[in-house]
Amino acid sequence: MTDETGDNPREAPPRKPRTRGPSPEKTAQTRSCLLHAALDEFVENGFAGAQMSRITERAGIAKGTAYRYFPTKSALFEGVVAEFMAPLISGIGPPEPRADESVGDFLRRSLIPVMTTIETSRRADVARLVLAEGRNFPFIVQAYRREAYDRTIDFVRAAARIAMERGELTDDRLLRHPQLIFAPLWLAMIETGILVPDAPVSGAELLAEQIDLIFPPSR
Amino acid sequence: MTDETGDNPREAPPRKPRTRGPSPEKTAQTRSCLLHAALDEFVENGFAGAQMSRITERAGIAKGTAYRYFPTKSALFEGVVAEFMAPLISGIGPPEPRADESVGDFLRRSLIPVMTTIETSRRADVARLVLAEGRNFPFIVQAYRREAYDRTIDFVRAAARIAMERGELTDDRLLRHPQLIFAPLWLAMIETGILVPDAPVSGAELLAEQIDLIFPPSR
Amino acid sequence: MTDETGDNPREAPPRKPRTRGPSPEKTAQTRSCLLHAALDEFVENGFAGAQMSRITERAGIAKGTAYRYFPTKSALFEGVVAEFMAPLISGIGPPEPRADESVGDFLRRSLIPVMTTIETSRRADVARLVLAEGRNFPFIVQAYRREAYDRTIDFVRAAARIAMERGELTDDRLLRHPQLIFAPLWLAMIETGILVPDAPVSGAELLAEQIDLIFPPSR
Amino acid sequence: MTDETGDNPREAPPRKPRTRGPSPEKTAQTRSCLLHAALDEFVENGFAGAQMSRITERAGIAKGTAYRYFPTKSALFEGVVAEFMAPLISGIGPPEPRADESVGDFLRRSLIPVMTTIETSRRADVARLVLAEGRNFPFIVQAYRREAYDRTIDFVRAAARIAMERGELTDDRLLRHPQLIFAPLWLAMIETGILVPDAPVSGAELLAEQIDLIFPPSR
DNA sequence: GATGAATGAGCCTTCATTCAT
DNA sequence: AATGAATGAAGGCTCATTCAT
Repeated sequence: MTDETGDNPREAPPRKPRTRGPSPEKTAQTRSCLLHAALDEFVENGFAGAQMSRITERAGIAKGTAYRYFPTKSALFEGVVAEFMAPLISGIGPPEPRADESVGDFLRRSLIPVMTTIETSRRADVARLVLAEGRNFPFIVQAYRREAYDRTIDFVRAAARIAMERGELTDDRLLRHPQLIFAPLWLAMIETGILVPDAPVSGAELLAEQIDLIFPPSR
Repeated sequence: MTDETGDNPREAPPRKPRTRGPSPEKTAQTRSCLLHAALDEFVENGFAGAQMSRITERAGIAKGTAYRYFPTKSALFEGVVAEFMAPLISGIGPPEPRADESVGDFLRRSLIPVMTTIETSRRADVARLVLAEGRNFPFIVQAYRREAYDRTIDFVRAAARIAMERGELTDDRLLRHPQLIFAPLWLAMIETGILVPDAPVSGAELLAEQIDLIFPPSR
Repeated sequence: MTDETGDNPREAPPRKPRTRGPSPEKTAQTRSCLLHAALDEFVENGFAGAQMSRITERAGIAKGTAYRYFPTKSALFEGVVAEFMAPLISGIGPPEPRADESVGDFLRRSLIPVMTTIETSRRADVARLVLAEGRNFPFIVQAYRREAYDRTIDFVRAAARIAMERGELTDDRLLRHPQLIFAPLWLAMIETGILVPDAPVSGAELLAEQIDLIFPPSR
Repeated sequence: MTDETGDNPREAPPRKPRTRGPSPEKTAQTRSCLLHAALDEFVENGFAGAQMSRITERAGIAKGTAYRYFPTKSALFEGVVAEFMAPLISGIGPPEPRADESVGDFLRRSLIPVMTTIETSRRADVARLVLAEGRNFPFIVQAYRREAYDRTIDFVRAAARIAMERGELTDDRLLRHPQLIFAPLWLAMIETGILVPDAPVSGAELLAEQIDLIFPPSR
């Protein structure tokens, strides 16, 4: 598992001044710089507005170098998505609430840290890319659905089923609309990233409220 | 105020074949065609990806004609936003629940039709434009906040206050996070417009569920 | 029959300073200037070595203008070939020697003026393009074969058949190798255009000699 | 002088896998591979269209290695010409027909094998390079004139002189236009290499016909 | 007012050449 | 000596904008 991928909050790692000549580690470093720089540029300007020259400048490499790694701007975009989408929702497996905890508590325990991670890493940027470019680049939607959407929906639905079996939920609302639980996630990403960056809401907090609404905490 | 604005579901109005000579009504019609064509193009391709030539072609006018109405592509974009943003949330005033209805019922009665209108008109496209271009065009965010966001937040917060006064709400959750009630709106627009266009969720339905969560309907 | 096509010896026609706005005749003129400039550039530098910027500069138009007429450099090349190849061998129909002249005299009378025309017009340049780019651009070879090669071969073979019927030829050499009669044509074009431009041979003279060899002139 | 030069019909010699460390013979072999690969590339794509990376790939060496042998692409091109032009017309000395043979028979005996060699070796490719690149690279024309053209012209003229002295020729046609005898050579190279590769003519056969025309064989 | 040919700055991409390994 | 990652000038092409008709 490459730990190079988007977990370092916010900015791309620095980069020693370029030298010539081969070396596996330098190649990996160049590739990583390029991908981080490209993510920044794509997030800030969208695909059409991004400029290869700005990307390479951000990455501290020459224009031509980018093309050794990705043959076109589109391919670079796909590479960025592939690189940063995968770890989006890492850490969510089949829901297995402990016997001594309610399903609500289990969801709080498992989802809120994920939300926090998303908020403090680049992953939110990747998600916003899906919003901005999904219309024109089907592959980015497919990647998002595969890596994030489908998995989380399955996770929530399975948890809802357990909750109904245990009697913690008395209606099938969450089974019918599992996405309801994640609505605050998108809301927070949109508000913080676009609408009111000056007064960011906490996605984790909103998510907690939403879980409380669905699984009222025992007082 | 032209009533030509974005209420006709989906497509731009046709355009009578050109005739020579000026005429105020023809000018207004040309302007409207241009704006609708531009909205389509901006929604489909984003600002950077939109092409003036495609816009004028869609509008059925010559390239140079667009420049008689808006001096630059950016100005046209602003014009589009100004034109289609205003009526986004029209019909929402100060919340005045009737004496014989609960605040929850009042919210259901006032918000769900608005949601339905948004879903079936171009307004959802305009909202998605905010997502895609907000980063690069502050004015579009300002417009959205002014015309939609601030108004709805105020509306919900006022309603929440009434509900607390009446004892219909026992906690201040909605007062602290009024946006919670709109989370399903964004969710539905994103799912339907981008993520799962093949199996669109009903935003109105999700909104109803969310209101039910916050204001449990009396049996 | 456009007389615009390569008959004016050597250089492209001058061109009034560009103005904007439509006008059929100006469009035709621009197109012609472009084609002539492109021919010059392709002949001098080959396809790969030709530069669009040099072509448009020669033509006295802006870079983008060329792309209104031909979508790519390759398409422009094809356009050049189509434009200038057609009239290469114009004026050769079915061989019909008069009763009172020998076939040799008929060939002298019909072929030498064509040769002279080729030598003094741009047509020789077009032929050299076939040599230089035929390998990489099959269409240019096809065009040459269609417009020039096949026609002349047929012409010569038909003449040879008549000559044998009349008893003017006693062997079938020319029937088997009709191209033999044109060998001096390529030779002259190569020598004059490439090998010894400082001491150009007359292709017409060489051709006359070759015809004399095959049809010895009666003394 | 490496005997590696262009006589092996068609393809470049293979190349043993690289081993480390210097060695004069390896250097020579590398150089030869490079030159053959470069000839192929230049013949196929012309100078401007040729790519150093493709040449080194064909040669089985690294990009940088080529630059140890030739400082620039142009220098490599000159090297290719120098290497493969020299043996173009090897084997033609001063014309010395035996006393018992006619000059025509002598020419048939000396020229036809040369023609055959040219046709079956890479030399025809080199000649076509002269056609394609002569305009832009004077040195290639100079080399061709020095190594091939001037020699053959002298040879033919001297033979013509002898033939006139012997009374085998009654006019000075060949003296005035000695190149006439080689016209079929270019014709065959052009037809076979470019115009009608699917139905190649035999250059040797055409040359024989041409000599027969000038020196009618005694029956 | 409307038109669309023309403009040219700017972007993506290529490829000859370099140089640390 | 050989390697191939890196460089960056240069070329093909696009598209917002202009203006003569």
